[in-house]
Amino acid sequence: MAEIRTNDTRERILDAAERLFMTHGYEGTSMRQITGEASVNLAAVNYHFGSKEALMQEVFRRRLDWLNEERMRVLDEMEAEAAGKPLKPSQIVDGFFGTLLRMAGDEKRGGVTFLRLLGRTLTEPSEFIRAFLAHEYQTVMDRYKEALFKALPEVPKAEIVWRFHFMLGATSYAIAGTDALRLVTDWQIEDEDSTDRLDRLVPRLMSFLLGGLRAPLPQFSDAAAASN
Amino acid sequence: MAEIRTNDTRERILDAAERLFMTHGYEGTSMRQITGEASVNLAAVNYHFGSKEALMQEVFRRRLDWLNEERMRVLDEMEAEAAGKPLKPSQIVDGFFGTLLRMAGDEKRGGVTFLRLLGRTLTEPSEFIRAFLAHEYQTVMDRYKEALFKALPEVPKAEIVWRFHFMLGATSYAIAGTDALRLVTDWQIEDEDSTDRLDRLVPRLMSFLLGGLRAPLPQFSDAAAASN
DNA sequence: GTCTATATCATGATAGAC
DNA sequence: GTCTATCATGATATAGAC
Repeated sequence: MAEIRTNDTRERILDAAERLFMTHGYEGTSMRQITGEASVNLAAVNYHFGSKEALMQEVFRRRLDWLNEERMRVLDEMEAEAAGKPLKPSQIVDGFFGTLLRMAGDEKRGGVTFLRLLGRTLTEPSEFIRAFLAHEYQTVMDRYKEALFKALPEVPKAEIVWRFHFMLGATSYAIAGTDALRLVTDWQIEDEDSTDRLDRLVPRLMSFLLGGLRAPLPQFSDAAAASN
Repeated sequence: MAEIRTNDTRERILDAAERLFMTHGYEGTSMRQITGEASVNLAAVNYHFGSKEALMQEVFRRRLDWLNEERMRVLDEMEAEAAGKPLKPSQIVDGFFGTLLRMAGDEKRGGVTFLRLLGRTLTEPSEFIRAFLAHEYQTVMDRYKEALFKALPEVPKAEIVWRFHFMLGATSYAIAGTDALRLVTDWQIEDEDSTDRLDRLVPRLMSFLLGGLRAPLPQFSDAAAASN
C-alpha cells in the first residue's frame, strides 16, 4: 500500500521533469522547479533517483524502452512476412519514424511532450545525454540500417547512412518544433486546427523522408566515388 | 589605437563565447568560462555587452547579418537573371542552404563552429534566443518562401512551408552533428577524411533536400485537401 | 577600458529528525 | 519515505580603485 504512494511520487517527479526538460532544457531546469511542479519535497529526487543526471536518464528510459522494443517488434514482423525478400523502403521508414510519431497520440507513452523532448535532446550539448542516447539507440539503429541496405542494394551504404541521418534531423526538428515552428510557418495555421495538424504531420513528413531517401545520388565534384 | 585593443577584447569574447556556446549550450556555459578562455577579465563581458543574454545575441548577429545579406543578394541576382520567370527549385535551395553551408569553409565568418552553434540553437529551449532568431530570419525567410511558391505553383503553399521546415531540420541536424553523428555513422568515416566529408556533405544534403521538396504529395486519410 | 573585490542569489546535494 | 535545515559551490552582476 505504502509502495503505491511511493510509485506515485516517482511518477510525478518523472512527469514533471519530462515537461520541464522539454520546455527549458536540462541545464535550464532546476531540481527546485521539478519538485515544485510535482508537489514533492526537494530531497525526493535524490532519494528516488540519486542525482539529476540519473533522473534525466530515467525520464528517457521510461519511454525509450517501449519505443525501441516496439520498433524491433514491427521490424521482426515485417521481415517474417517478407520471408527473406527485401522490405520496401516505405515500410522501413514507417517502422522507424512512424512508430515514433504515433507515440504523439499516446498520452500514456508521453505523447507530444516526450516527442518534443526527444527531438530537442538529440542535439543537446550535454555530453552524457548524447552518450546515453547513442547507447540506447544503437541496437535498433543497426537493425534498421541493415534493412535499408538490403532494400536499396544499388545505393552505396555510406549514402544510406547519411540519408538516415538527414531523416532523423528532419523528424527531430519537426517534432521539437514549438515556437521554432514560427520561423517558417506564421500564417499557414489558418484553416487547420491542431489535431488536424498533428494527424497530417505524419503523411507529410513520410512523403518528404521517402523523397529524400530515394533522391538521385549526389554528384561529387572530384572523381572518386563514395565508399560502399 | 586604444580602440583597436578594445575591439580585440570584444572579438576575443565573441570568439570564445561562440565556441563555448556551441560545445556546452547557452545555459551550460558560464561567464567565467568565457572570460577565462578569452583571457580577459570577468567584468569585461558586462562592460562590453551588458549581460549574458546580450552577448548571446551579439554572437549571432555578427554572423547572421552577413549570412542573410548574402542570401538576399544571391536571390536578387538569380531573380534579375531570370527576368520574371520562376527560378528552379534547386537554385532556391542552393541560395538558402548552400549559402549557409559554404560558411563552413570560411573561417572568417565563423566556419564550422558557428554553423554547429546555429544548428543546435534552432532547437534550443531558451525562449529569448528562439524569439531573437525568428526575428532575424523573418525577412529572408519570406522572400525565399515566395520564390518557392512561384517555382512550384502546382504544390499547395502549406506543403511548401512544411517542406521548408523539414529542410531546415535536416540541415540543422546535419551541421549540428558532432557526436550526435555517431548515432548513425560510427564506421563509415573509414575512407573519407574530414575535409572530404565536409566537401561532400553539401551535394549529399542538397540531393536529399531536393528529393524531399519534390516528393509526391502526401495523401491524407480524410477527404479534405490541404489548404492553399 | 581594465581590474579586484564583493554583493546577492540559486544551484545540487546531504545529514539527520521524524 | 518524507521532511527541514544547511552546506559548499558556482552563478550573474556591479561598485569603485586604477
